[in-house]
Amino acid sequence: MPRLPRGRGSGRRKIQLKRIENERERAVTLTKRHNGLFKKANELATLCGVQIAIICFSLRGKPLSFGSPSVPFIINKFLNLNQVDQQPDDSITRFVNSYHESNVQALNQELDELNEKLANEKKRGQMLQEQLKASLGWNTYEEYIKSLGIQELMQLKSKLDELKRNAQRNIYVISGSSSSNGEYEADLSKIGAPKDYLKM
Amino acid sequence: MPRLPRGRGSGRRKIQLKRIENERERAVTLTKRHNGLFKKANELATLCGVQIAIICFSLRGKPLSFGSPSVPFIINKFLNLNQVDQQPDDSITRFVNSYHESNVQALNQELDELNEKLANEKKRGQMLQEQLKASLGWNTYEEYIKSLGIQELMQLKSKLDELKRNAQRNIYVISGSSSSNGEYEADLSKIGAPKDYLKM
DNA sequence: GAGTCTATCATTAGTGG
DNA sequence: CCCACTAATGATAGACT
Repeated sequence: MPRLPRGRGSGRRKIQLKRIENERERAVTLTKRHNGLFKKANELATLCGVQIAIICFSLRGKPLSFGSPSVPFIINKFLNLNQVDQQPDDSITRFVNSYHESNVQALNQELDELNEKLANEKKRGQMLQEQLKASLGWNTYEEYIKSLGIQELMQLKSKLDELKRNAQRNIYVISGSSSSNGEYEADLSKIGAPKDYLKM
Repeated sequence: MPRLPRGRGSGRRKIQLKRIENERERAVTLTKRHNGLFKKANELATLCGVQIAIICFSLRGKPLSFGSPSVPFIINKFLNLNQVDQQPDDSITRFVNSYHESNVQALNQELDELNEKLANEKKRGQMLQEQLKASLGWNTYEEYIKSLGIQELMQLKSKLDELKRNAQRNIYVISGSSSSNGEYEADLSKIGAPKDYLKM
């Protein structure tokens, strides 16, 4: 005997494969499904050892992207593959190519190092998080914080304020989207000027 | 009353989120899941009216891609968002730059993102460390770990092992394997989409 | 916007052809 | 490689906080 719905959700219903007209509903679906899609992409990359990138533009132009190892890396590879056959084979082109390739090699080395550092930092962060959870006996910081008394809360707050003062410009929110699975969102509008060592 | 299995399929089983070692099995999973992923991307584009592109490279370098309205369209939009022109006005320089602009740009982008991620992860680590200190009353992880009992240690170890298993690999080569042709494919008929999606 | 919850729908692991 | 099938797992629409 199936349980009666308890006034909560009424369960999933089938929907038509066409544009959702209600704006709010469409936004909710976008959020849910883009998370699901990126999760699947990450699983595919992990399970099958493939490189994959997803770029998505909402109607208002907001870019959401996922990349393993990164979006630009995939784009670069894609463009290289598609332009190989189109290039003439004169000496100038060869010169340009060799010049470019040396840069690419240097960049690639740099990227290797950065990726390694990043992976280490991620692991470090995950370890710390797990340690925190394990030691506190709570599954989330929220649960932990809720369990604190006033005095403890104030102590914690002062610690956090201290941290805030020490962190001059960079802002980081701990409750944000997890980067624990190699997934990240890149808000491209915030990316600034190129690095000096990349100039040609 | 559930039907008994008829000796055909034995049903789905749960799998670990880690690289599938068996080569044939991995290939099968790649096929199934890449179809599923592209189908989901198409649904997202249809339901929510977004533009989306997916580029995937198998380990042998074969490109699989999906794009709505098209992959090159999305890539151009993505790169144009980050267009930065500050180069000298020399004509040869312009030629060289225009030739490699997208590649260098993409790499630049990647460096920026990686640096940003690295900074964030470091901050995250510092913050977690401070939280750990504040809440436990220990100054270092070493002190904290030394304070643990055997049972807690074993729990911690298993969690760390799990982390290790889930750790994503970040290895790549930029030029090495130039696969046969530079063409990308997207068989939309498998995911029930009209061919128009491939047009630019 | 971001989570939670539940009932349902959708995907897919494993197997065989 | 393709397809079919089943049963279990996974994703999510809708309603609410």
